[in-house]
Amino acid sequence: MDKPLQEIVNELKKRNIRPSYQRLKILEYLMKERYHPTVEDIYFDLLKKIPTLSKSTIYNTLNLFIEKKLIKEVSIENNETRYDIILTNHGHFKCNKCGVIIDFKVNIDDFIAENLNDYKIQEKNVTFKGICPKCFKEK
Amino acid sequence: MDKPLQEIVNELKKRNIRPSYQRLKILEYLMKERYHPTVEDIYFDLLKKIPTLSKSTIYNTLNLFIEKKLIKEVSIENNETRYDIILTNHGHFKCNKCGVIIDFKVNIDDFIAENLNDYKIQEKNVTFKGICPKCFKEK
DNA sequence: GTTCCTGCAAAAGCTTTGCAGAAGA
DNA sequence: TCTTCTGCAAAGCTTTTGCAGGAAC
Repeated sequence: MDKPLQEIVNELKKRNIRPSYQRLKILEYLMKERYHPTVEDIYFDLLKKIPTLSKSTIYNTLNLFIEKKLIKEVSIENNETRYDIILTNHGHFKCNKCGVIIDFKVNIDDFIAENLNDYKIQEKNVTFKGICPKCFKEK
Repeated sequence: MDKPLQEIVNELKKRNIRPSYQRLKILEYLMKERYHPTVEDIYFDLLKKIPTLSKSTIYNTLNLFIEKKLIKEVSIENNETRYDIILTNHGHFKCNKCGVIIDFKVNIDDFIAENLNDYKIQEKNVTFKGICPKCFKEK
């Protein structure tokens, strides 16, 4: 289910983001590769297609996308910022052994916080950690 | 409900951690001040009592505590690592305006992840973000 | 022509590491 | 005495920022 490029262009224009080649490719990457990549990941993968690409462009672009609510930072581990396009009702599972991060479906709105009555909740994050089936077998 | 120092000493000894003054004070701080402090927070607060304290001691000590499962890192925002003593069935709420982080009760085990049947789950984290009542009024 | 974007290099934070002296067993 | 711990300084990473040239409008 690859999105045609035109659709990504529109996604950017809709938010008043000039659809430069770099921005297009970065957003396309985040939409296609749903593994919550780090800046490092995005950089080395896109470098194959855009040899002049720099990391600051990626940082700038990702921060722009965050500001425009196209993507969000995923806080799973502190030393490596990961990024994800915005979806609802899913949590993240990270394997403590191989490091893979996958999405899982979860009905986040079912979650009732007992003492947050007067708090205005804007965002709910759920992260599980453990061992994935592949690593479990290998053990 | 302050823990007497002796209890903290025992907590350390139980895990084969030599109860140095610095370690005692750091653990005591984490147990008393339940606001999920950063290293910076801990450093400047304890500096009043231990003028020779260095940040590397805090980093070393916190990493030791993590290894010995006394505390854990809290991944709420990527650029600031926060620490918390290990408790069950609570989530974290962070106010996007004033930055305060509070605990809330939540029955994490009620959470059913639909497609994680073969995954061995070791840790569940729940983080909400939004506006706290105080900031909401001021707005 | 003017505005915006990219990419380099430098700067700024945060965290880890190496090591010598101090403290504790 | 021997091991472990602390604290300084340096190193290592990640992320941000300043800026000049280039691209897009």
